[in-house]
Amino acid sequence: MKKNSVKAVHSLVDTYPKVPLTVDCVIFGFEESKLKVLLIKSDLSIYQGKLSLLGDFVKNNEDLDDAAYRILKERTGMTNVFLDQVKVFGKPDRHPGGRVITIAYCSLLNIQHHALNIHENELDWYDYESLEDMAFDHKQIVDECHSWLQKRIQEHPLGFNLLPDKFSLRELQNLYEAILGVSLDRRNFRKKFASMDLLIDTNEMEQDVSHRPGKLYQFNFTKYEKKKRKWIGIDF
Amino acid sequence: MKKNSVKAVHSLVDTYPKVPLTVDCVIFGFEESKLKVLLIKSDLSIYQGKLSLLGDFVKNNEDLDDAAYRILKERTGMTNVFLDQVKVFGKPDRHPGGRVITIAYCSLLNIQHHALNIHENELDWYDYESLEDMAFDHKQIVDECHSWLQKRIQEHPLGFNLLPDKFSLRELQNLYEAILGVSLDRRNFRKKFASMDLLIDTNEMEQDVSHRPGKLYQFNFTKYEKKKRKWIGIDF
DNA sequence: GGCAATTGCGTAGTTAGTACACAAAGTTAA
DNA sequence: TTAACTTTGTGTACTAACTACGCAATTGCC
Repeated sequence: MKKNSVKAVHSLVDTYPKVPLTVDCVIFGFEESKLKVLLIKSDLSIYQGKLSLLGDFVKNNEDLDDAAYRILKERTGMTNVFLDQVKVFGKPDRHPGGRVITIAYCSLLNIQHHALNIHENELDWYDYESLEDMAFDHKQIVDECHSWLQKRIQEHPLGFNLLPDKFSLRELQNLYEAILGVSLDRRNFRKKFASMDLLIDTNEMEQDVSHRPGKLYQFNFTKYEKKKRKWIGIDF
Repeated sequence: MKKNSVKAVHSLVDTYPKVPLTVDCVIFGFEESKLKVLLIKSDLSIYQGKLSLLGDFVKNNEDLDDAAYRILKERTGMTNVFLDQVKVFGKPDRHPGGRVITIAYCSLLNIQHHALNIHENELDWYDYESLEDMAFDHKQIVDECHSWLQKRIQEHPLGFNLLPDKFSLRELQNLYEAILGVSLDRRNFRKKFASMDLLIDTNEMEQDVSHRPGKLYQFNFTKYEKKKRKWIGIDF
């Protein structure tokens, strides 16, 4: 068995194959009862007109998470967003310019809260349901992040990050139905959220609806943080 | 907006920073009521005596999953194992030889079924609970994979992959207790697995135990595959 | 004022999880 | 051989969570 000094380790590492590494951000939002994704039109002529995720190469001494936050900020101007690493995609032929590995990061955010400060390459919110073929393997990446989201939203009340501050229970249910792709019983849905005891009644009502207006609620983020361990805990 | 030809894309990709990429395999097993991990002693002198995951660099045109299977086979001789990608670790200083990104893959397997065909660097099964500081950031990686396992095992009956073909309910419970780090009520535990209706009674009994012997069961893998969608399905 | 749409509340039945008790089967050792 | 000990195997009563519904009340619109 051969042992290596630090110097030897350096030259050992130097001999190994290197690959370009990128981060792609899958940012979900919700508007008009539809799940949206933040996308741009691809720069590459071979992907002309196709939609692409917000992505960029990771810098030499940049932490992966930092790279994701940097990219989001550079491309959209957004800060104060939480990103989660979802999965690595590394098929040798996934990028036309040669082998590129990409790490998918995902986030959910309130469209009203995060204005798009930068307007390049038709950066905009696109309907998740209407997405067809995208640049690279980005459709697959978005779909995997969507599955991740479906799972996460059933374990944690993450949906609130996608809604305006004040929302009706109907809006909340629309959100869950849009993400999960199912229809839910209205009464049981309310009961579930009522029993969680994380909604604050604002004593305000919906405006400009052509039917009986619903109450508006706020999510009690403070209380949620305290209860969090309940969701993480073991209940086998 | 500048459009790029394929050729231009190639040269564009070539200008970006590249990093060495590795895969590390976290293989869990179970023996003598203890959760084990398959590890080796580190090659590197600065990590002398410390334990290390099974890892290697990803080859130039190698798919990431393929790399994980190759590494496992090269280092242990094992085939017929399912590996799951868990997370990427990429802190700039995580490797003493320079920046190296690693992708952690995880698996669970039956120690009896998978003999260690290769014996280098003290390759062996080590108690998970007794692990202390390891080479690189490998302790952190193992811990993250352990958390992943705790979650997965509560959503899918994966535990059976760690047990011998025929096992008693006590062994099954020991496994869950070892992985989850909690003690469970014996009667409720049995009831839970009985209600899942995935155990086959072999009509055999435990041998060589110094108390009343328990029945031996087999896991009904075929039936599980059919029921799988139930676990994956939406139950909101 | 009547119709349509939607909110808000409630109840009954089922399923899943928790907290227990106790007899039966085997080993060990006086 | 039998009493003490350990562990298995089964059961019951209670509680919490989920499901499938019914129906009156509020608003907009014609």
